[in-house]
Amino acid sequence: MKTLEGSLEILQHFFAADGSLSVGEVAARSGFPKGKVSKILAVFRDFGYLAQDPVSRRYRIGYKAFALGALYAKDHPLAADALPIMREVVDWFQHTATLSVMAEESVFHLIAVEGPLFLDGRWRAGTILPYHATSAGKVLLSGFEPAALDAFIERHPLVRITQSTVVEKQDFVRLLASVRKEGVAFSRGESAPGLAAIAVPVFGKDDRIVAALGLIIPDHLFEIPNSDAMVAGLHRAASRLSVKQGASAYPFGNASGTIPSSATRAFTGVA
Amino acid sequence: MKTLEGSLEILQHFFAADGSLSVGEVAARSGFPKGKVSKILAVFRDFGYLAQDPVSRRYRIGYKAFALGALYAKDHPLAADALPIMREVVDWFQHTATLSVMAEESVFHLIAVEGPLFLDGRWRAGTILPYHATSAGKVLLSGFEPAALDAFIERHPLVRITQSTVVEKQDFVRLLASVRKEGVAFSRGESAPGLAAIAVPVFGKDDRIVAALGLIIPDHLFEIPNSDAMVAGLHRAASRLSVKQGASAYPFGNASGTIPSSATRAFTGVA
DNA sequence: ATATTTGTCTCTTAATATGAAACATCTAAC
DNA sequence: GTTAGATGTTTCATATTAAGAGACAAATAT
Repeated sequence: MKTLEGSLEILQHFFAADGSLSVGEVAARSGFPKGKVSKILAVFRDFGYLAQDPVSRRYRIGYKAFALGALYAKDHPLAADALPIMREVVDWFQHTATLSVMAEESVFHLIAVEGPLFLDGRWRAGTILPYHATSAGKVLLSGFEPAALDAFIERHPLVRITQSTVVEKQDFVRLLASVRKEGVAFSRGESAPGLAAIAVPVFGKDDRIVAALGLIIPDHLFEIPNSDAMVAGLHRAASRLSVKQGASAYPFGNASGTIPSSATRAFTGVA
Repeated sequence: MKTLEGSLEILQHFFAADGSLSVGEVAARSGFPKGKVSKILAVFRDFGYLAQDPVSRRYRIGYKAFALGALYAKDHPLAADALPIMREVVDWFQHTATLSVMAEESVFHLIAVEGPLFLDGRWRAGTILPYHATSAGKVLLSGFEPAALDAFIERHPLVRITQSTVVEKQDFVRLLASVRKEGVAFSRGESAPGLAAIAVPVFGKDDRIVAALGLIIPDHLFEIPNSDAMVAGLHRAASRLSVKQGASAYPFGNASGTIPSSATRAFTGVA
């Protein structure tokens, strides 16, 4: 199936490129001759998976890819249960809530329910995340056995993204142990400057971690006393979601605790 | 490029299927021999565009398709401007707001900002819509010239979806004329029973319709006097978005009118 | 335990992709 | 306005590769 394999290899290059790519650019990056690339891209275009600007002749992702990909989230076993719970979390804290999962060693947001702040869509659903520089990634890796974690890090090096990115392996392993114990992970500008995030695990059948439920917070609004309330709220929400997903119990937080909604809301600066 | 064409043809069948498909099912639907189908699906799986259940061996959409498709919405010229405006609309009316566009003769939601009601995700971004049975579809077609509209309807018959679906061509053409004149389209259970929707046009460069901005409302909450306020609000929001997109002026509604937020909110039954 | 269904692999033939270079088409410079 | 440069598409002979029927294996149902 060499033709299909080559075609999909070519398609991959649209992940790295932001925006559009020309035939020549794809040919250069992939190493395939431009005649071949031209023909392959034309087929993807004819099927709607790529769109070609009629004047610049450059290619970008097409609507069909969008429609096809949307089926993934729609059919995902977490989607139906998670949405109402996430809305509630957004209502409590007035910050964007995310549900992130791992598939084939890639961490990405499955669902994002946006709060009133930061509407630039940087954490839009479908975005693939650096596992070591996001709260969601840390949570999703915290369930790994030491040997599996070690192998994972070998396969995916801890690349530096910002100044505060954790790049030392032993630092990261130690950090994950604490995430596992506390049931919460943080990120303070480790993947994007000025952004903080909190995430807690969601458990499924066999009490394995199936997702990370989190909040995205502008860094200047992140304060420890306030974050305690958010962690409590996330634990409560994740607990409910976990039970719906077949987990036997939720080991973190206090499920019966109340959410200090008014105090927290005032803190965000949003009415 | 026959191999790639056949492979993408096979991939299309996952649109129709809800959930998963077996090799045999795809072979039956596509007419290709199962040996070929098996090999092609395996390649898509190896690249992450399909996922195969290890026990049932059935295929469903993979995470890579989701991640790739997400780039479409991210890079869309409407996305950045639309999100904050849509959030405001949701805040005004406490109903889900949608921004829908047409690409290659398919109408679909580009962005959906969910309100507190109806969280089942039926109108999730990426969902392809019946153009004749949705308010967004009507708005997007209302800009067509008579000849183009006629040809479009010939290519895409007015299939009945629910009891109230408009299936007579001349009824539909007359309806679109009114949509064009009034700058608003409605749907009352024409695509899904119990669901009403309102949509207004968004204009871009050259004052062409580039999108439909809309609200999804449970049918039992839809009342004419209340809908007038929603239409006014949508016109105001669409006006702002249109100007940002390069339209010279917005021909509908009263841009300076105020939004009767409290009255409308009370009506939805949501605090 | 056996029959039946379903997915994957095998192998030969013939169709199809390859890729260098020519041909258009568009862009920039003079 | 004309020419040079760059980019995308088409051509065409050759060799690789996909097709497809059937065998084989694995899982499910009886």
